[in-house]
Amino acid sequence: MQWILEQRLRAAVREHLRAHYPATPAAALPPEALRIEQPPQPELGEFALPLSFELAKSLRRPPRALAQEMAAAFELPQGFARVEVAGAGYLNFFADRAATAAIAAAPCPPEPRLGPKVIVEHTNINPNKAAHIGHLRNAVLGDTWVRLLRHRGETVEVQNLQDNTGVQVADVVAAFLYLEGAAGDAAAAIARVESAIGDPAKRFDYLCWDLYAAIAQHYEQHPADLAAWRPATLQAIEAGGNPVARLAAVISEAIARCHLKTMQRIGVEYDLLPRESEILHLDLWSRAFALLRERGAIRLEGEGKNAGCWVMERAEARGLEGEEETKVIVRSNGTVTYVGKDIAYQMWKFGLLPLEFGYVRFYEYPSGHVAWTTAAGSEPGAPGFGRAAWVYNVIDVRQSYLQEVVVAGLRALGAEREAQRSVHFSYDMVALSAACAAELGYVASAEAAGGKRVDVSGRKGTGVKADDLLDRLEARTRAEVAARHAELPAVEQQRLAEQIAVGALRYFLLKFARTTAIAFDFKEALSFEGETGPYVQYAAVRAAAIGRKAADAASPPAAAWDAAWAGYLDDAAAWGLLWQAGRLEAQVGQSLEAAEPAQFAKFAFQLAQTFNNFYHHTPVLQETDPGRRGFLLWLVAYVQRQLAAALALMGIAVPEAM
RNA sequence: GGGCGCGUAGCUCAGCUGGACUAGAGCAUCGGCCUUCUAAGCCGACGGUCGCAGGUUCGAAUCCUGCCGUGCCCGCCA
Repeated sequence: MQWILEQRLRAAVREHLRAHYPATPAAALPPEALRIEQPPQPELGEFALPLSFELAKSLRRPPRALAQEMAAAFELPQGFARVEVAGAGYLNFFADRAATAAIAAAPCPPEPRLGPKVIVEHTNINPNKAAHIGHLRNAVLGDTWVRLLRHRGETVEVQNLQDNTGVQVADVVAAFLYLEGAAGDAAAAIARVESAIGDPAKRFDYLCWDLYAAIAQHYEQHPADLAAWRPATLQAIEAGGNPVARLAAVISEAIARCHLKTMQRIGVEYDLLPRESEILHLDLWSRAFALLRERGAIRLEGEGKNAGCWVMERAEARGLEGEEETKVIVRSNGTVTYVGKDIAYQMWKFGLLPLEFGYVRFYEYPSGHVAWTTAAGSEPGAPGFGRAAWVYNVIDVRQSYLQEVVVAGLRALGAEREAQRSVHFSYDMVALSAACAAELGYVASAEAAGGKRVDVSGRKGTGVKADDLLDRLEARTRAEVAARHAELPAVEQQRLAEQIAVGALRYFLLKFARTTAIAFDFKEALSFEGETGPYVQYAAVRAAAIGRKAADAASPPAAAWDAAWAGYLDDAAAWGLLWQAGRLEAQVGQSLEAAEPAQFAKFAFQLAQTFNNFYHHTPVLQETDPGRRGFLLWLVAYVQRQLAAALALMGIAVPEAM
């Protein structure tokens, strides 16, 4: 709704500037560059323009006087009631409330700005153990970003890279080969693994979680085994076409399916799972290498500690001493480093490599949506992937340096445009609060940890597994639902519990800004009061309940605005609620602009807060004036739709009851 | 040593593209509100020299400089 008024206001201001202040820089700016703010209090109007402060500088006149001059001569566009000067020189515009209400339901037309396709890469969990709380933050952040982009009309492809050839997988493979009694016999190990995967009583990813920690410990105590097992396993996996490689494939695929199931619980789906093994085998790297060499992006180091390596120089990273920073891309033994592979992958995402993977189905969601994976050849009906205009990589902040190197690689290739359109969507880590670490037995006590947060570690097997956390959340919500809705059948109770648990988890992970390191705490994450997902869900459920009861009483809410209701908008609470609910589109735009999903979460919470307050002070079904009752029902139905839309953008459902 | 973050109420955090902020939220604590649309709610109280010191500005939590504290990164690991 705001977007229509805002557009009109921008156009009107531009006209005004051109007519009255043509010589100022502000008059030359495009309408979308105009700063429009929201006044701190609703009594101050709907839009605030700090424009006079800008003009004051170029015209050398006091802002307040300028604002008054502008306000006096301003021709208000349609939908506006008046303009006032406030504060040190703000121009405050007041909406025509009835006109605004009439356009409340007008949908914002999607206007893709980023291009034909955007790729968002997220989750990227090593397929060697169960997902943990940190992976959940990545997935929730990435998935919400995808939803916000799609809401604005962008075409988004979601990729989840599988590093199935790395050390982490090799270590678990070695654990099955040597620690689990297979005595190095890969065929025996495969049989063992397959029976473990087929055992419904076991969680295969949990089993590997423990095995990974076990072999890490074993390697620490037996360096000779590390020296023997790891390189041999890695080499076999990279070479392919042997029993050890098959064992690795069976393990990593089974774990990838576990991850997909875990993420499915919180409403996260993927379009493509590109595999490192294909990046290696399908010549992707050698094509990228040839290009990098051709363009002089990398060179063979002849001397020094990196002698015999292909390295990339980063000119922009040159220090004051003129020291150059070099990064090894190809090792002296001819193997590619992680960054090298990542550069190739990033090039492919932009369509900069003249080749294509094969694609096969990997996982089908209940909706029928298919997650594909890469393969040597395509199966019939496989779609195309890649060739994006923009790429967002949701990766934690520790990889900032490496992401910079990847972008530098694109730049060195002359792909300046693609370099600028490569976004490292970074976020800080999830650690465990001292109390949480103590609860899990990772430290003796919170005091012993010095009150400091404790890092999670896959190698040590410490951390909160994603499914364990979800199970705990569900157990809590199930108890709560059972107490409140004993009349409902068990399946329905379970459904509500799941929806509320997901709401709690997703909101919890979303409410922190990306740069904030989260100290995970069960008490906070399991809370359903205050600034939480269930709070927002509750508001939506209460709004829906009013509409349902009205319909039961044979007076369902009207779908469209009735001009006869105009007078009821004088009620400050009703108007304030309507206006805030209508801010959803503007909020999506702001969150995208700031690249900060947390801003959107905050908005959803504040809207719920405003509604809960309204709910408490304004009885709707008891309203005796039929006109006002109709108006209130319409308003509540509108707010309900907006709350549901806001929650959906965060991947949170509105339960039938709470 | 260099680079990038962070430091705001007892706790966890918003705000930080300078302006209506006499600094907000949630939790915790204390006190009210269920015969009225679901109390996972509402209302109120308590609580902060926005790390410190300078600077820029008509105006700084917000920008700049320095310092202090704290975290991450700087591998022929991924």
